[in-house]
Amino acid sequence: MSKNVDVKRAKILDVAKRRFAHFGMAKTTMAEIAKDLSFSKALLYYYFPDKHSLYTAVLEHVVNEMLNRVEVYMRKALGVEDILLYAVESRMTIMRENYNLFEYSSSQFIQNPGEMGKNIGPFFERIRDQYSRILKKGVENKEIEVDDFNETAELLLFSLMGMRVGILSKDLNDCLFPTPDEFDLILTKQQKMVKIFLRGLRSI
Amino acid sequence: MSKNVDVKRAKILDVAKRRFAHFGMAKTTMAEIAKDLSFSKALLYYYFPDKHSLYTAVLEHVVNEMLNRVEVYMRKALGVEDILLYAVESRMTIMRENYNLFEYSSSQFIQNPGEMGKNIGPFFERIRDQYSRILKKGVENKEIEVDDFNETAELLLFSLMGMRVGILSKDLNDCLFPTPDEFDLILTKQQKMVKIFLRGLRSI
DNA sequence: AACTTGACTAATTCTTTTAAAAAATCAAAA
DNA sequence: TTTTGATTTTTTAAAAGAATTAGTCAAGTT
Repeated sequence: MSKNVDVKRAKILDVAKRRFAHFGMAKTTMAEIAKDLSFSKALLYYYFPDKHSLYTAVLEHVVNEMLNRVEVYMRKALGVEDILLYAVESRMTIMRENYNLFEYSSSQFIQNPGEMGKNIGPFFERIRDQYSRILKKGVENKEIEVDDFNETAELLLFSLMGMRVGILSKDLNDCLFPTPDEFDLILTKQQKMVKIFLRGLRSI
Repeated sequence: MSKNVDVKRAKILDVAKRRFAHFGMAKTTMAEIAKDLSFSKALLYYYFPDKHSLYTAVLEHVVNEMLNRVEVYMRKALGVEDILLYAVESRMTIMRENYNLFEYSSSQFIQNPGEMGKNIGPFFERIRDQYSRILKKGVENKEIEVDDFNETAELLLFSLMGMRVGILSKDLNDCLFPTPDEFDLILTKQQKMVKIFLRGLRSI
């Protein structure tokens, strides 16, 4: 039954997510995940070909959650600024909750940005595309003017990432959390950034 | 004669700068610098207490050049956008020429942003202050409106740094240059960013 | 006294080796 | 088809040793 397989995969994802979010990719072993589920390690490899696939699947799950929340909010058809501020905040909330999950992929990104790690590239694009659609909505509402949506969305995304200069940091081996204060600081900066950026795009 | 000391120090700085800019801090030895100047390594330590001081002195020299160019340009009293675009471009030029010099300090920064490495912190602040003064000038010209200069300058600086996400990168041990294309790409993004940011601050 | 050096020590980095841990496989059972 | 224990292969970690480099110092030169 393909149905049972999916259920089991979901259970595995759930358990793996907790471990990854808490201890990070590096400090989570397949044996531990298997133990949490109280079955053998070998079975994990029946459902996922390797550790990396499992990690990617978890990451995708979380990214989907991030995107979906914003997608839902977008349907309420508010102003661009509202949507973007919501996006920034909810994104930060999820990052806060799953910091060590992302820590791994961003360290991947840092070590090899050229090919985007080939793993996180797609996620990056999906997020950029969402920003792109948000901007498009703003244009339809006549709130802003944009010539190249993708380019502008990327610019926005990069500028927001710039706000956390000095945070991705840390010794990449330790899975230390940034303090809550740091998260708040970044969020505040990002909110201000969004406002300035949008004013910079507004019509007239 | 304190005069002679200064001349010698300048010569050392000049030679050291070339090595640091070319091979980076890590792959430049004090012995090599001494050899370039054809005198003994011990003498280097007569003029500079340690390698790090020498590096910092070189860095300061280059940062001064960066700041001065913009300072001069600023006196011509053009619009804020002109000044900022000039700042971004000349900064990029200098970074291009001295990439491996900065590579070290930015890796320092990444590994320990909390205390700003204590070395590069002051430089960072000086650059931010310059942005701050540029913004102030824009306000005086009634081109833009800014409530908190330092905060806004920092926001601008961070957003510009965000444009080079995926570049500071590389394996921090290798002293690989980013390709010229990458530099151009970043510069282009930064220029667009400056324009949007400034529009976001303009009056009315 | 200010400047310079060769020879020395101390600290750091690099390599190699070895052991431990964890990823991944597989034949066989339920 | 799903599950496992046992086995193999890869990665990581630690230790030891060699080599390089930072930094010191007493003594010599100008």
